[in-house]
Amino acid sequence: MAGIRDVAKLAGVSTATVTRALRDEASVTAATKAKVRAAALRLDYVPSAAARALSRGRSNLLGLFVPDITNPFYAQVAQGLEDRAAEARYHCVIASSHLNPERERHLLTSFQDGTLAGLAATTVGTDEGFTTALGATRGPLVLVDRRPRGIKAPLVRTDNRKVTRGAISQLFEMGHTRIAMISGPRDFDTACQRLSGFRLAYKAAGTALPDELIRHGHLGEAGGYKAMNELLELDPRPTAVFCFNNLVTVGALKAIREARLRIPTDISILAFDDMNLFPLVDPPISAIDQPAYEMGRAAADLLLRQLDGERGLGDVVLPATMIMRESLAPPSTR
Amino acid sequence: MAGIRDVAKLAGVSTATVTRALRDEASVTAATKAKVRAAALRLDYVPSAAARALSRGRSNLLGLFVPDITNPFYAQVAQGLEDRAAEARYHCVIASSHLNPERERHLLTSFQDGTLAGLAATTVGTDEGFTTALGATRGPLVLVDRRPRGIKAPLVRTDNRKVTRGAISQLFEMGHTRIAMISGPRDFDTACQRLSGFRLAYKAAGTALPDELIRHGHLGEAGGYKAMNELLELDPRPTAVFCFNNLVTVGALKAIREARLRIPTDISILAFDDMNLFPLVDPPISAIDQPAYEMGRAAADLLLRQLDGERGLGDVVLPATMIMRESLAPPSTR
DNA sequence: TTGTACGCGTTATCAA
DNA sequence: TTGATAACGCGTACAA
Repeated sequence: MAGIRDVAKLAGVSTATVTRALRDEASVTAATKAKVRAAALRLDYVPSAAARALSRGRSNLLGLFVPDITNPFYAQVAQGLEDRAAEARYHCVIASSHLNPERERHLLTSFQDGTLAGLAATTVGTDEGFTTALGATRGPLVLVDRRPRGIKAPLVRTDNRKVTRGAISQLFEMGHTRIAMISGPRDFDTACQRLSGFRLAYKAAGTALPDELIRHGHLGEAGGYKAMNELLELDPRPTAVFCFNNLVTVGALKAIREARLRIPTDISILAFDDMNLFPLVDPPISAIDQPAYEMGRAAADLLLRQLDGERGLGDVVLPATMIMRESLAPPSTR
Repeated sequence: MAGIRDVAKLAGVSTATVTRALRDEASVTAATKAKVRAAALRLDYVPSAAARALSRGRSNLLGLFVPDITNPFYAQVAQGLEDRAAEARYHCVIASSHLNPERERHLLTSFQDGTLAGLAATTVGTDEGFTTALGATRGPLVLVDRRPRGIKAPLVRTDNRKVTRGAISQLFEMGHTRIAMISGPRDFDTACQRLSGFRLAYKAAGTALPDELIRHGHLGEAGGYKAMNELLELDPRPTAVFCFNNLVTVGALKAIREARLRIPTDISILAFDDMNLFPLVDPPISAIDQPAYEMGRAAADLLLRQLDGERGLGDVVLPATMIMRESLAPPSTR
């Protein structure tokens, strides 16, 4: 493995000049650059990432913490982050915690060693030890989707409350009066916001909202499945259900199928987060679509700008949109 | 930021002892270790990743190259890789090329700088410049899913040919005689193997296979959509279609829906790679399921073993399984 | 068991 | 415009 000294020797210049030439700095003669480049090419020279990181005090790696890279929403965020990062010659380290707060904190502390120049995170942990660790991050931090209590950093999100309120209002307009929600953990601000929008729609419709129609704390397919089964026990059954996120929806759909109920005849379904197969499900599932890819790009952008020295960056709020499909219909009049 | 010198000073030992104590080496007194740990804790000291990588000549980062992290198959591979890597205190850098060979090669060369200790790759590029770049990788290399021509490295795969042959034979047993295949690029060995299994089943059934029933070179949703539309033009129409992978299947399904045909009444569908929503599609889609997560783990394992000095590792072949759902039925007799 | 001192390969500073 | 050289912070022979 050729080093910078070898190149310098072969090109007949100093190591400092090699660095400058290869970075195409203006202070180097075209002739010198040519010599250096030729030498580097001949020796297959590539500057060492470790040495550069050590010397500059910063790596060219951006971290992305997600609860589950297997969830298409986060995969799209990852792709967006990566694309934007690549434009600035940064690469991405992705850490997926399987919704496991323990694992998440462990991962977080293992990155306090300067491996990452910056971190974009969607976290599930909420205990204090965790937020401390998150706050102790070296380098800039950006939050994606939700902000854990007490963490101060720019957040990329959608307007959960507003879009939810609008969507649920549409259900009321269709004639539904008993709309349930499978919500996430109470300490997720996204869950709070979506729930808040949900309540606002109820209020606007002048309808009382019985507690039993809100199921808190559900996450993932398993959570959606369980919560939907509980809802189906209710008497009278809700005529429509709003699911906190995509995987929760999948679980809920499986429960409905097992109960041999028909959508939307027996029950209407609205998902938060779209999936590429939702149009093909029986029946096609209506969803509130978040611009996941763009959220990832925005997060990377925020990180890069901080790395460039910008301060005081604010939150980025992107629009979510309602996609109407056949899983929503007026309640059957029995 | 506290450095090793600060810790050494505070603990009243040398920097060498700090290193040894924090790595819990046997040659250090318990008392000394305690002192050092206390000092490190008090100063919030964390050894620098860059310095360690430089000094040891190797980072603790494993790379994963995939065509598209948004594809759940690769996301699961990534999760498996990451989980196994974490057990050995390695982290993962994920690079997704959007099926763009240009981008892929660019990414590859940008990692020749020792950022990665090892690389696991599923690639789409096939030109020579690319394979050269892949071969020039620093550190161990492992291939996932498919092997590009001329690359010598352990491969983690499933037995594409055998499982495909078995699955297609089942279709013949159901009574199908006109089974089409939407295949991938001819220079993907996975495409070749699945195609080979497909042909074997035809042979075993004693049925001639007209060229028109095989559509080469399709990838992604767009590819599946296009190919399916071509197949639907055929007269007579195939009574069953085997799709090269999950996303191709999604595209194909959308084409069928647009054509207002019914599955399996008008046409049967078999996918390669399962998806979590396939059971909920109208109708539930039969699929050949690859153990993506396990493939990722196996790849990481192969990488780690090479990093430990093991040589001459062979390919890993994992079992794929047929999942029968309602998209497969005997052809309607008209 | 612990300390000293050098090397790892760049980048940045300062002088020429 | 270019060169000499001092960091950067850790790992590790080698010495004690």
